[in-house]
Amino acid sequence: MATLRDIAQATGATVSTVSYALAGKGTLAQETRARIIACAHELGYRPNLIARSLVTERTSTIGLIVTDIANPFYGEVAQAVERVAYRAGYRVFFVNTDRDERLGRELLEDLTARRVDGIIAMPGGLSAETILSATSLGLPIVWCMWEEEEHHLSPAVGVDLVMGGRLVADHLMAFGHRRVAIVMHRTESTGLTRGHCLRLQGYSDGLAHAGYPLDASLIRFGDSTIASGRTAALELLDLSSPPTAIFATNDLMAIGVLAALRERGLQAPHHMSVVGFDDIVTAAQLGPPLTTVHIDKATFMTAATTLLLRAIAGEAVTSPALLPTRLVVRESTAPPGTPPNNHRQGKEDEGAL
Amino acid sequence: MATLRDIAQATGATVSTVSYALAGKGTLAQETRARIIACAHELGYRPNLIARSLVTERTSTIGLIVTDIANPFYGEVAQAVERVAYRAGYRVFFVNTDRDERLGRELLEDLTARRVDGIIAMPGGLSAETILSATSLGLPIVWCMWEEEEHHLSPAVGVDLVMGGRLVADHLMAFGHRRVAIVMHRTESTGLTRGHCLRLQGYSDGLAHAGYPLDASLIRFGDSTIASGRTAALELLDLSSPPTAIFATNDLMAIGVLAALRERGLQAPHHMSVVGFDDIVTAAQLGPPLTTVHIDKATFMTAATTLLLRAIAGEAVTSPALLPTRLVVRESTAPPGTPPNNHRQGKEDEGAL
DNA sequence: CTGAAAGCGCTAACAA
DNA sequence: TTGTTAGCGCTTTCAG
Repeated sequence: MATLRDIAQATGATVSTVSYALAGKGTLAQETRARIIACAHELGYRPNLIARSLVTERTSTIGLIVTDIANPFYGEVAQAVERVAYRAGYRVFFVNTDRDERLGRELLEDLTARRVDGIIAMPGGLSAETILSATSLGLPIVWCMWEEEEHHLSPAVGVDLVMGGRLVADHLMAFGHRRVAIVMHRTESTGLTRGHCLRLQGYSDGLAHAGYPLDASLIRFGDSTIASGRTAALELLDLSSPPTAIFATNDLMAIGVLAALRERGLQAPHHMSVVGFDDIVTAAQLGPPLTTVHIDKATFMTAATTLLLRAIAGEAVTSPALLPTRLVVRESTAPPGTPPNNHRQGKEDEGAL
Repeated sequence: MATLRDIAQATGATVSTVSYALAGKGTLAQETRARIIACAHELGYRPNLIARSLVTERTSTIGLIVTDIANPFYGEVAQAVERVAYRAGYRVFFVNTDRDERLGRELLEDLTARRVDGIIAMPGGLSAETILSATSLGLPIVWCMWEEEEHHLSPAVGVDLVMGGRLVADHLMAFGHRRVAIVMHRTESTGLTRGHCLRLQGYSDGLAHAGYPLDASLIRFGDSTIASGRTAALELLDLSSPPTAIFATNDLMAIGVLAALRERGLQAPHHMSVVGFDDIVTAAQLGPPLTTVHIDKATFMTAATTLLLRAIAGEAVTSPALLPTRLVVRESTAPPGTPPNNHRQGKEDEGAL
């Protein structure tokens, strides 16, 4: 690959002149610049960003830490981040922790060694302490959806998960459900996640407001996968007195719940109402289309990325207000005892991608 | 951040000694090595991979070029690539072309400038010529799912898409469908994609084998999104004599078809059978669960990544045989005129994630 | 067993 | 307007 020196030799100029010419900096004669640029083209010159980074101490890369890139939720997240980053000339390293603390730590240290300019950290795999200790002091980090109390982690950008949970409770209560089960996230390694606790809290608040208690015996756990949602639902269906509705704290688990119903020959919302959380792309297309809490991933991650880029640029940034959520009512919920096959038109959201 | 020199000064050794000690190379006294490593720990030393790359001329990064990371298909793809790459100490740059040739080219040149060690190129956004011209000569590239004639692009790893199309035809014909519409991929910028043509070809072969012609008037086009599948299906439903089945050449468009049916108050497979292609995670969870051609993305991308890594290591690699596909029959297909609500148990594949 | 020295390709003062 | 020079942090020959 041609280097600056090659061009310098070919044009009879010096390396620094070539550098200036190609960077569009400095004060060069039109003619010289043109000649050099032409030569660079001819030689198929491609700057070596590695070398540049070594001297500028900037890599124009950021890291995005997620738990599971195969989850469509993170696919949407990744897309938004990538778009914004790209426009600013940044590339992004997607780091998949697979919810494995050790692996995640290793990957993070590697990112540090690769000198990323900043990080967007989403919770799930790694504790904040781990992230902080694995990265270098002063590295800009935007905490995305951590929803920590206090302003411990900053800058943080979050969505109002409590509000989301609350909306679910209001909806279900309005339909007259009194026996509602919860399938929430919990793993052996990480335990309960704050984000999911907040969803539950909002839900619980809603119940309390309507004058009903939260029935702890109807809470089950999963690891945010379809499989785990299914298992949990199967367990709930085997109860002597099963619930009339299930609220899963993410869409993937809600999908699992629907799968479990189908296996048992049951239908939502006739035999059981089902609510999810996240509103992933396919939620509107399920059988039946899923009632779920919508998180505007694009808006959200765009904000996060913009914030990070500003922090990298040296601006003093502060955490913006929580983004609101909204309930998208589709066909997986109805009052208990609603007859089957009351086919409503699924206009809402269809084909939106 | 501490550098080798800092450690050298602190331990009274020289930079090269420290380098050897930390790299575990060379012939150092146990004692010296231990002392240096201890000091490195204490100072929180993190190697600067940028500097290392500059001298070794290897970055331990690969690029993965896809068209749409928000498509669950590519989410699965990304996950598999990331896993294999990680184990080998490689990180991956995900490059989203958004099917935009100019953007893609730019991103690719950037990857080249960043000196990735190799590239996995998936088709859709960029032509092979563009990719070749935007990267440096001799950069290892694995062509994934390009399905080019001849062994023009090598090494290539592909799936037997013709076989997939053939399976769809056999299935639909066996059910007695004679009027089947196709929704296939085509965009203004890229036109027809070879991969999708092969699917159609296999399908057409199957028809021919059964003694039926392909009805070109029933072919519609989309851009592989849910929205486009929906639009195409709506158009087909408006025909004076609509088809009894629709074969969409990817799952996202098939989802759009299902959405269109639901909007019109119709049901699959009662009013219309629907078949997809890809078998994305959520396909099994749709309403109804989608009959589709399964591509084993994990196996496939694992093979591709392994191949790339070997090419990077300097091995002479050749293209492996096409990976087989298989038809996963779920509930979106049935013989024409099948009465509604013949509820079959959706055991297959549920909860597999 | 350890040190000295060169250099990867580039940027950015400073000099001419 | 251009050239000279000094590195960025690291690896790796080659001496000692």
